[in-house]
Amino acid sequence: MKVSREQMAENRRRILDAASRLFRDKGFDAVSVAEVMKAAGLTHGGFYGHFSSKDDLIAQTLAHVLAADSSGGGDLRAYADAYLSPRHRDNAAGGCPTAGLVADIRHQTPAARAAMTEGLRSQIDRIGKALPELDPADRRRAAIGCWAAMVGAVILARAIDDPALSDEVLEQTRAWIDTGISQVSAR
Amino acid sequence: MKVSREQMAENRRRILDAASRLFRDKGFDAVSVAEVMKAAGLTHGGFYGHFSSKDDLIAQTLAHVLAADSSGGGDLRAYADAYLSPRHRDNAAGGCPTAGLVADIRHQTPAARAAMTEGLRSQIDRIGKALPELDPADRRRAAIGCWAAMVGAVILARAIDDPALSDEVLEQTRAWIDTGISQVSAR
DNA sequence: AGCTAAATATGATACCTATCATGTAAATGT
DNA sequence: ACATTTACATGATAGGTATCATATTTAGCT
Repeated sequence: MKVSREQMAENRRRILDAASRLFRDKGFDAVSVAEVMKAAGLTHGGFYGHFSSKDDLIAQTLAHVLAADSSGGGDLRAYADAYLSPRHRDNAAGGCPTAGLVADIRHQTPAARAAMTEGLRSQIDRIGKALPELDPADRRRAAIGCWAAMVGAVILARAIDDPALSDEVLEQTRAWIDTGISQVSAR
Repeated sequence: MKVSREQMAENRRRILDAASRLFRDKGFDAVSVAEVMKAAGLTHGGFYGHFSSKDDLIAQTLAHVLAADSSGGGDLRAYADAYLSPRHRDNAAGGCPTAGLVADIRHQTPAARAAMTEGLRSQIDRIGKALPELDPADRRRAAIGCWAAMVGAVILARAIDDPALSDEVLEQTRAWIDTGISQVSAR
């Protein structure tokens, strides 16, 4: 059953969106091609009409989701608050693709690594732009340091099974970033 | 072929050590039971004499390697320098088990999560002890913030394919941590 | 309207891997 | 020294999944 050109484009988008959520939720390996297709409302057979392999899907999903993710634009404090919230920790499927997928990228194809590299570059820039009060060198250092701490904290908080400690990791990281930024800018 | 009791204990240690390196290097899913046994100098058949399942191996390997990893005891600056070095980034198989494995823990069994929780708790304590100049509240905040940034930076640095950006992530995170600690302690 | 090409569905195929079954030889206790 | 237990080796088994082959339906063009 052939479908219209726009229908096909929408199907492709749905596949990418479904893959994006599933990968963030369960990891690349734990998600099968058939599962992605089913979540997109299709069957597994049509998959290779859209992508040349599962690795290709992974790379394209990353490019898709990292390009779409333009968070972190405005107020860094507000962004960090949301990022380091229990709500975000508990919502991996809909949350930051970097926090959900970076660690796995190491084992993926060069195309996937390239997409993540681009994503990281623009995220650092975005966070830097949210720190206009700093001079350029401080700004870049703060952007990278904050981002590393934010991603690290969410990954740690998601890994452990003690809710109190998990909350504390988020909360203290938020405070630590806060003092770091304030003190550099007040210098 | 039965082996002596001590030989068996050593075999078990070898399995855990081999598993630890392989898991850090390639991730839990990408390493087969047979591969671990082979790396330990055995064949796959004996595996279930030591462990009840692959999940059991994962949990026990985590407990083993996180208990053994007593790094971060002395000087925090020196520790951060080594941790955030290209050498450590490029040596996942022999490097920090947290950096190599945390992100995957989310998809593992409760036993594995429990082991990681314990590991995180003691690591925070160890880093805290390396900051005696701070009062308790600052100390805990700094320990958690630093650790999140260190783990996050190594994970990010390992994910991307641009060596210059990767080096910069490590370097800037190091500097960011450094200024953070200095400024809190000089307060 | 009719033809053709293309998008998806259904149905293999082949491989990998966790786990189990059985054999074997050596260690341990008597 | 012997019997027994047991750690490990060799050799299935079974289930999952990426990928391919073929069929079907219909969009898009003439």
